[in-house]
Amino acid sequence: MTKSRKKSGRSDSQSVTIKEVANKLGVSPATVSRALARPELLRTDTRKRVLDAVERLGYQPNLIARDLRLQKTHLVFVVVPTLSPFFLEVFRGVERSARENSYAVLMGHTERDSSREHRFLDQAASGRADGVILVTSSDSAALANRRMRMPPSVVALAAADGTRLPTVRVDHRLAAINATNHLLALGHRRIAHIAGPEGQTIAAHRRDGFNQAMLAAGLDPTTYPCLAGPYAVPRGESAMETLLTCNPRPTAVFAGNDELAVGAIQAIKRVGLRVGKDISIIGVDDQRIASLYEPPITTIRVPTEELGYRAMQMLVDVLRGKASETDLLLPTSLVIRATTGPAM
Amino acid sequence: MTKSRKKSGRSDSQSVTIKEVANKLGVSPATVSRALARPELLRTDTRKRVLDAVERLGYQPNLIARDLRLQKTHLVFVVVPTLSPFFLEVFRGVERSARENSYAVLMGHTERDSSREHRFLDQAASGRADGVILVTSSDSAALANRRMRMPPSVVALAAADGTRLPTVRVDHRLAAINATNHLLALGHRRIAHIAGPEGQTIAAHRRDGFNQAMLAAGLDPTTYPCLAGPYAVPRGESAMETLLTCNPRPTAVFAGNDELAVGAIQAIKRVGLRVGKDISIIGVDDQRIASLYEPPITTIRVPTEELGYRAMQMLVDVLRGKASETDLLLPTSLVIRATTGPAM
DNA sequence: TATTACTATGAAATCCTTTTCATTTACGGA
DNA sequence: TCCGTAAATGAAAAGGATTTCATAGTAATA
Repeated sequence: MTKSRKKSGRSDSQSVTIKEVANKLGVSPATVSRALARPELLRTDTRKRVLDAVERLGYQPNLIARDLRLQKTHLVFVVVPTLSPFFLEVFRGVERSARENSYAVLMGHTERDSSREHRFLDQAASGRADGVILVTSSDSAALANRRMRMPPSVVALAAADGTRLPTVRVDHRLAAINATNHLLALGHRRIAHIAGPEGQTIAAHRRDGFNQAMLAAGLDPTTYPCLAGPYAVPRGESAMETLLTCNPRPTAVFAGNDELAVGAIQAIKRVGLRVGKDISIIGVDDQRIASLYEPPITTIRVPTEELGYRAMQMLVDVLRGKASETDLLLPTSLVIRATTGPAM
Repeated sequence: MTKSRKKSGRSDSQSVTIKEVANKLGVSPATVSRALARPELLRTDTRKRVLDAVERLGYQPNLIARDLRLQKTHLVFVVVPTLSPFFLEVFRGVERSARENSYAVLMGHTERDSSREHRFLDQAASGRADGVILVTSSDSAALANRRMRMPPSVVALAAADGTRLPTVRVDHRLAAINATNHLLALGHRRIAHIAGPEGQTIAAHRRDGFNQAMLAAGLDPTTYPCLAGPYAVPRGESAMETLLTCNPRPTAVFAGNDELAVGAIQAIKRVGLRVGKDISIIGVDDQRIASLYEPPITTIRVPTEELGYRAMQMLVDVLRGKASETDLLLPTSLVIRATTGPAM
């Protein structure tokens, strides 16, 4: 109410600085800083006096200035390729661990554009965050060859093969083997696979697993065309339509993820066949829709939340200088629902 | 390869500073800065010399230092209550506009914890971001009474009534009226409503709309119990079970959102009734699952992506000092699918 | 050649904190 | 009362960029 606000340029969100607080009290900025950061260093009365003023003036330290001085932000970025529930679950896990370690987390997504991924890394490397968690199945070569500085990072979920970065992931190959074995155990012999995007590491691993399991059972994995495509419902639908034209048609299908499974099921329903009876379908991921769908979809559960949680733990270790495990493998599990049944 | 790296503390991600580049070239930091920011000020040969060195040394400006000096970050936060697809769609819209205006966006979520919302606002207010977009249906009173500085903000989607903040939203009341009218137009008279969480503004508006439409049609909106609860599938299921015990039972149900609709449909299927025939169901939001579900769900589409896009536009205007429209209302639309049919 | 008018560069201030190091103050003991 | 030591505070540097203002250099004109 006095002659407070100077002249100053910017709008009315003009904030109080530590110097202003100090001047108003006749103490030095150092004292104000200490009152907030290490109060035990101050005499009780000065501490109170300062804290009161801080309260009264609504002083809040400028985080940018602090970050610059301390050379750390207590902030980490999580970079996901897509806003799909699947990746967001990882984010949720990261957040939980972050809260336990008093870090703040922010998320960015790349829409699978690797230049955008690098932009986030650059941002972090130039000081905006202490580290980053990559949930992108990024090109490991590009990562290694980055000309720019690389911020402390941990890879989650993505099967970035060549990287030296600490990684926490699941064995997608093994998951695919388990999925295929489930179908084999039910007596199926004519099994097809609808694969994820060509060139995507995870999709490749899943396909490998399928092939491996089929060969181990003495079956030819190439009996049916391997239809690779994006992880999307319509894609699953069209792939299934193709498979239905085969003669004899498959009695079971291993879909590369739950979305493809949904599409496949829709195609099957449309021609009047019974899912889980005439044709069995198994997905991977255990996305939300898998349990909600009608009928509920048998799938391989990937512990996404925990993946994120562990990744953040690792990152914290890295940031604290504690070297921790560098490649952590989490188990997947088979979730049997209604879309798989014995071969007829 | 020479005696490059000094001694210095931190790990090997130690970064080159502008001063180091300048010294190595025998020019001043100012020149290096100019080479990057305003190259036309430099003589062609010096410019080239500097740029070469920048390239060679892999120099990247420290963003924190720059932010501090320029008092802006070119970064905005998007704060969402939940990682549900619905809100993420808004985020996507924000991002699109952000890219057009060369801002970077990061997302945080609050899990409906208002203290976490304030923490994000504090972060922004103390310099970590230029502004924030609130997708939280936050308590407007708390917002107004914030003791701390408030960063430039725009409210999206949430029906924050009391705020003076620029807002872009849809008329949830009107959306509910349209939903109800659709059922009325199909000849339904015994219509029930499954509401969202008690006390939530959006949910309240939707309920109001329902009541209003019913009264306008000369019907009693309180014929069936109004079952309020969280926006979750199991909740829709249990609410529908209750409604099915009523005598006579409703011929149509307006669910407060698509998730509740999914639950309701599951309950109906379980007792062997036909959705869209024996009982009609309409949801709101047009979430992803609404079109994917079996049968596809009739719903009211909320233009989430555009909501986010417009919100970011507004924020950019605010940040540039251009005052723009302060309360923008976007239209909703009826999407007729398979869960609604004429009253029998 | 001398003077004027630019142009290209550098020195230094600035953004706001935190923290080291030095100094002052206070206190207990003799 | 005085001294030694510990505690409380302040001055100033550091963190890394940008930008204003001043200066040195260059070119053009008389």
